[in-house]
Amino acid sequence: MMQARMEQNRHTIFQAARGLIAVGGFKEAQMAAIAEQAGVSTGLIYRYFSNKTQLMVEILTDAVSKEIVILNDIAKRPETAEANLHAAVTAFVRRALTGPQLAYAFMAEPVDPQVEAERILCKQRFANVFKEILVAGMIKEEFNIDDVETAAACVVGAMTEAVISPITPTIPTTHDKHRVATTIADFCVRAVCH
Amino acid sequence: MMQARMEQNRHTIFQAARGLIAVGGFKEAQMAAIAEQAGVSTGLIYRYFSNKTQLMVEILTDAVSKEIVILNDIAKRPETAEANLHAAVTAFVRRALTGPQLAYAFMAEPVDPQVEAERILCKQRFANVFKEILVAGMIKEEFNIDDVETAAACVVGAMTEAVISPITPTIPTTHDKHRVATTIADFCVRAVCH
Amino acid sequence: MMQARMEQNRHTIFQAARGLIAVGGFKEAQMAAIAEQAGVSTGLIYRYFSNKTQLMVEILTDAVSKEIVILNDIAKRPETAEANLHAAVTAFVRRALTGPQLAYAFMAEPVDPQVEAERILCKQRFANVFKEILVAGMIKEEFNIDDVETAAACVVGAMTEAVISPITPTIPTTHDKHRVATTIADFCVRAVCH
Amino acid sequence: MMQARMEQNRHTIFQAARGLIAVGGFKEAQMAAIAEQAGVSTGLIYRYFSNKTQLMVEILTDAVSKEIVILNDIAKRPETAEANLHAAVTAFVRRALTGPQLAYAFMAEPVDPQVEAERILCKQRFANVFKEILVAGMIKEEFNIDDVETAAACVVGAMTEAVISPITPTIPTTHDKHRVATTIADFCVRAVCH
DNA sequence: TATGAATGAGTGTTCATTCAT
DNA sequence: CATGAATGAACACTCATTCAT
Repeated sequence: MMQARMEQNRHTIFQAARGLIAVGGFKEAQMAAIAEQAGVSTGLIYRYFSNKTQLMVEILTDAVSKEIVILNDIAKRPETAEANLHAAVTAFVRRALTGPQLAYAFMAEPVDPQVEAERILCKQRFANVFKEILVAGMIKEEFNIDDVETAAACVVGAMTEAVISPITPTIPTTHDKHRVATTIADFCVRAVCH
Repeated sequence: MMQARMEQNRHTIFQAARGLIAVGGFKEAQMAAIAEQAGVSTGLIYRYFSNKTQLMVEILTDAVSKEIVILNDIAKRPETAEANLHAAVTAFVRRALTGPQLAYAFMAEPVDPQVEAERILCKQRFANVFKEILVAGMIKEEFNIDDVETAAACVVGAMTEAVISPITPTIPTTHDKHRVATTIADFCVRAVCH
Repeated sequence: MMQARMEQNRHTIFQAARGLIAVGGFKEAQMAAIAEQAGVSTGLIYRYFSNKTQLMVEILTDAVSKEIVILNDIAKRPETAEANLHAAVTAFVRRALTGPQLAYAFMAEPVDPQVEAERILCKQRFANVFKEILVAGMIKEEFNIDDVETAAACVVGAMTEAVISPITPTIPTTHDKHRVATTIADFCVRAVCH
Repeated sequence: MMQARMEQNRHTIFQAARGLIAVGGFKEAQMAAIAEQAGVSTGLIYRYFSNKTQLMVEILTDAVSKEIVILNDIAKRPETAEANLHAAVTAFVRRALTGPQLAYAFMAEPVDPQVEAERILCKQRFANVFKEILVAGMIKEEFNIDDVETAAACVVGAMTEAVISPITPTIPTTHDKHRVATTIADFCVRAVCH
């Protein structure tokens, strides 16, 4: 029961931090603000997370892992590699555009070097999923790629940039989101097909 | 003569700041550190730059402008759009890999909101160059693109990603750099061709 | 209990700042000095006062408000307006001469524009009290004044001057203080009577 | 001739500083601004004035001396003491209201302690002039004053306050100025007459 | 004599982290 | 386990004054 409360606390803090990042980016996620949002004391945060950095890294990792699961599921579909690549990119972009500020924070907002290191790792995890799809396509001779590693990075880069860049203009409508997602997916698919 | 020394000072400060950013990112570029690195007093910096922000923005703009000039020259070549696109991406990546840390700071690590705003503008300047190449290719019916805006962002993203992510844990050799650059360029070209 | 300690802290900081001002004027009241004097860290001051300006304004307002209460009480006495005016001036001067340096800082040495604005308001509060006494005297036909506003300012000025100027190079004795207070009060009363 | 140029320079700097104070108070009179206004280098100021403080003190003293001369002339008139007192106060107030910002700077703006010390001396010089008028009035049995010293301070205080206080409200018209001057003079005269 | 570039000490404020209760 | 008051290092910017030329 005590155990349960502890888990509850940890979760509350985690969600509070995540919520603040979603609204105002990393720079709004100060420990005092997180504590207030979570309805606990600042000291309590340090009982569950040794650092601010650790907390941020955990939030980042958690969010990315969820996306990775989704992408992995798509990668394993028994469709053509082309279809899977298209579906994976589309899924990523659509979801990212749903929470632009959160995606921005995770992808591009300035952070301290340790969080940045984790961010690079996360991007590599994304790249790995796409590498698998690309390799599968190579085996099936659907794709024609020289350097799979680099191509995977390109896919991730194209996805990311297109998600980040429209923070300035007007908020995209649902229809726009779909269109952007499709365009990016088309871009990536054609880049690797024969 | 005095004029010369003043220009010299301005340049020294500018280079000192640029160097610190290249080594440790924006957050290592404290005014005191810049002054020390330049061998001047902190107060002197403010004779040449009204703000820390202004100094940072100037460094950013300067670096980006040089790249833009190069890319623009390529874009205006009387070759095929495909050739120009390939050449532009290759040039960008090769140059960026030569000074990776500085490029990194410029692409992914700003901190002051005003600097961040400038960074977004810079990315758009890059995107605009590529948009022109893409539009030219559309007119010549070399390219087949639905949404030129988004495609340009994809190109910038693909380029950027390869620059930021430490693709190889070891320092890439000159040969590797060329190979990476070519791969990315191929990726982008094929993504937009028929 | 914690509440009590917090209030205690606030008070300690307030008194430390007030003490420093009394000794060396506003410019001796640096945040670091206040913290040291209060035996706390600089950061703690900001838990109780959002600004240096706010702290200064609060000290100023507090000191002035206490004087205003005393003067207001005198103004409402059911005596003649002449008696009340005399009593009010006497009270002000006597009290001011008891802590001359603090009064001096409040009357003639502010520095921050916002504090200065508050200081002007405070002088007007003093003037308003005397204006009421003067108006009452006009109604009772005890006084004969053309411009009540200006006359009130004159009263405040006469009072203030005697407080600020180190009339006697030696520290005035209690007896001297009373004499000075009475003289000023006589001056003001005669200035407005028939 | 060289001598002449030096005197010229000194005068130019002096006037430039005075002009800046008249417009923006002491706080606008920074050495660099004074130099620019005077059309000389900052270093040159220090050839004529050893300190910023010394320059400020000299400006203050000079301005006050001119007023003292005027008041002294009035004090020596072969009129009644009452008439002289009235004329002196009127003259002071009218002239002060002509340059309210300058008067404010000289009378009440926060300054560094050494300038402040000089300011107090200046107020005493004013007080001395009025003391002479008051003493003359006592001898002629026009006035009835217990403590001439204090009464003189009251006169100075009343004058000063009435000049300073209307910095907040609307700028007084010429007509207002006369009225204010007369009111203050009446106030002071009645305060000391039988 | 005159310049003005150069100096550098001084200060208000933030915020991650700790620890007495 | 939980609190939240307390800490204190870190940092950009100003401006009177100096001194090499």
